[in-house]
Amino acid sequence: MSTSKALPQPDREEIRIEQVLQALGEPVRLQIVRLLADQPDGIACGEIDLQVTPSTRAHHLRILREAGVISTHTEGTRRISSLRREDLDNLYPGLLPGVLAAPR
Amino acid sequence: MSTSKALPQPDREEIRIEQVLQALGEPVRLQIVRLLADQPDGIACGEIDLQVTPSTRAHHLRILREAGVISTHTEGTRRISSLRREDLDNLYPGLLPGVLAAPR
DNA sequence: TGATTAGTTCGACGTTGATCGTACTACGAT
DNA sequence: ATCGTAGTACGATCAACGTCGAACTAATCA
Repeated sequence: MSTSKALPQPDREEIRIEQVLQALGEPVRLQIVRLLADQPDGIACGEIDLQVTPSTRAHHLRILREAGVISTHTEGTRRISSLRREDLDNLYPGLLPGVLAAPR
Repeated sequence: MSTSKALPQPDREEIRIEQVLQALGEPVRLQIVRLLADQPDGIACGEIDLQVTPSTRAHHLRILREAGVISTHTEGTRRISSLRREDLDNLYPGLLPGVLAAPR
């Protein structure tokens, strides 16, 4: 049976720019966002190669999700995360392209 | 005699997106940026009405300057700060408009 | 059932960060 | 020269944050 449950996240109207910017202003989280930007259909968190432990990774993913930057839903034992590009582009047009234009 | 000395700030190539985002992700600093966005010619720091003491305000202005978000030069006893809009738009096109589009 | 896999939650630890008061510097005016 | 104004620098304090390990949950598979 393929379960697919979405994790709690703020509605578009609830997203606050301060939280978004603070979420993006951390190197590991910015790296996650850059990776997700190349994966329109999302990616399993575990497949993200970061220089941190699983628990730290979970922490950062939670921050991003609660800020409204990413969306995460469960598929079996996996958690698929994806950028909330439409919401962010709507609220802050240009922000995401600008961030992603930055040299790595 | 009208002295006018620019305070040290990173060159455009030295600006790093992580620092910019972190600088913007603090409520007081974001408020400063929003005020400066309406003042193309800059504004004296002291004229900014914030709910913090002068020393805290100086601290935030330094963070913004060192991140490359604002530029500050001395005019007499006053320090005039302004947004580095051209540099930011060049490095991260869309970022600033996106941030400023956010509802207060 | 039991084992495995994917991921989270919790508590702890060390670091960074925001805030303030006080002391200080620099310029301008009297 | 003295005083007032604008702003910075330093040190202290307290809260927030990033990190990890260990224990836990939930789904899958043998």
